Amino acid sequence: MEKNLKRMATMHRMQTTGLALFYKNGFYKTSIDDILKELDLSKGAFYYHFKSKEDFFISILENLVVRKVYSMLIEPIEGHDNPLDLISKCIEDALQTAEHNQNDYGFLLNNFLNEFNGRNPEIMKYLNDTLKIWEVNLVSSLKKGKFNGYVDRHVDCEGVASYIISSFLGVRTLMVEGSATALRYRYMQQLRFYFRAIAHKQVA
Amino acid sequence: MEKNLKRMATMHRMQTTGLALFYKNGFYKTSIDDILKELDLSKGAFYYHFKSKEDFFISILENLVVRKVYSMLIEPIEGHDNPLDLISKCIEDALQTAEHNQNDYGFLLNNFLNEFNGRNPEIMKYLNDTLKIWEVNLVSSLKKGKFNGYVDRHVDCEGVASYIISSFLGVRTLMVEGSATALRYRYMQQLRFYFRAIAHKQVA
DNA sequence: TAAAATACCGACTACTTGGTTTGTTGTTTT
DNA sequence: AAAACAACAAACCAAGTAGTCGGTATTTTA
Repeated sequence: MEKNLKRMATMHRMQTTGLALFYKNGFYKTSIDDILKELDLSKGAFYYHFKSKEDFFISILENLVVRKVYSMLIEPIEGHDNPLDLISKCIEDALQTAEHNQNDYGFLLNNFLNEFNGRNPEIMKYLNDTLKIWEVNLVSSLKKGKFNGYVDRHVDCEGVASYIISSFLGVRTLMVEGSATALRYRYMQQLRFYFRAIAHKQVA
Repeated sequence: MEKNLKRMATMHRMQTTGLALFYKNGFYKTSIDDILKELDLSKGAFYYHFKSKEDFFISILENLVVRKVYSMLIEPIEGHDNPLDLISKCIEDALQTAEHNQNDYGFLLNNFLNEFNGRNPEIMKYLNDTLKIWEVNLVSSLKKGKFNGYVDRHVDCEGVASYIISSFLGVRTLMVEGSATALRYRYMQQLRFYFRAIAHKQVA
């Protein structure tokens, strides 16, 4: 088993710097040599561990991206509190992280979703699956919120989930340009406003 | 002046098929030869009219994309009616067009915004300017709506505009994958719900 | 300790791409 | 009629790029 440790360590090194460069420059604009130069490794090492550039990228999705999405977007909304509060808090955290840390995984999804759209069905499948996981968890969280009296009975949970995801992906696209902080502030204000509208109406 | 006609015709031919291919396969994954093959033209013709691939793309942005954004997203919301109705109608039309016509320009913006982000400042400037034009028009439309009693006095027009743009860009990213029609339906429902919340409150 | 598997090196191939250059043809201009 | 020019054609170049392959050092195993 010890021999596998070295293998895993090298593969992991390749994956993390690979992801960083793919995120920064795009998949097609990042050559394998670029990654290897950063790691002081050779072509031989790369093709010993991965069978192709595409295979390499999929392994990154499976190992790094999916897990990050879980820890940043899914786990924080689990619990029995008001889901609308949990979700808005979670999204605000994600946006705030994105502001300070360029190598942010929420936007990564958005980035790659656009890059591979209609060009690489295999990779698109993984990206869509990851999005779907987020969506499913949002929906179930909202439904639980309905049951617990936090969310109005009449709202369409699937619709709300899609709307949340849409606006999040969109605002992440916008945030990279300029005034990320101001944008986040305005975005969160509108999101919370929207959430108040779908919250359970208290009889005055 | 007649000789200029031929020049313009050829350039326009190059630009339209260039845009179609850039949209379909991405800027970096589309070679100039790809475009020329489709047009039965040669490298010489291309570099006679344009000084580089980047210059070519910018000319496409200036001539085709910006105008399309105007006609699809800006002109439809001009007028003295309820801006919330105009905007939701306009966005629904844009999404519906996108469903049937793959080569849609609303998403194009989103697509390119992602592809050039942090990689090509010159092109990013043009894309951001185009977005800004849309935003400015949305804001002024909303403010007029406030003045005319369609929009609640307390809403932050800049915030609403950003939120609209965000959700639109996001939903266009999502729509390319699968069930575009269902997604559009759910999205429009939530957008209209959100709009009702920011509309002028009638005293019952 | 010899054999065998693991992990890696780096030169090489086959191919693509943006861009250059030189040449050709038809049309204006002088 | 000659020079000039617009609008292309096509061969060419240098710089990449994904992937291959024979070889090698280092562990593991028998």
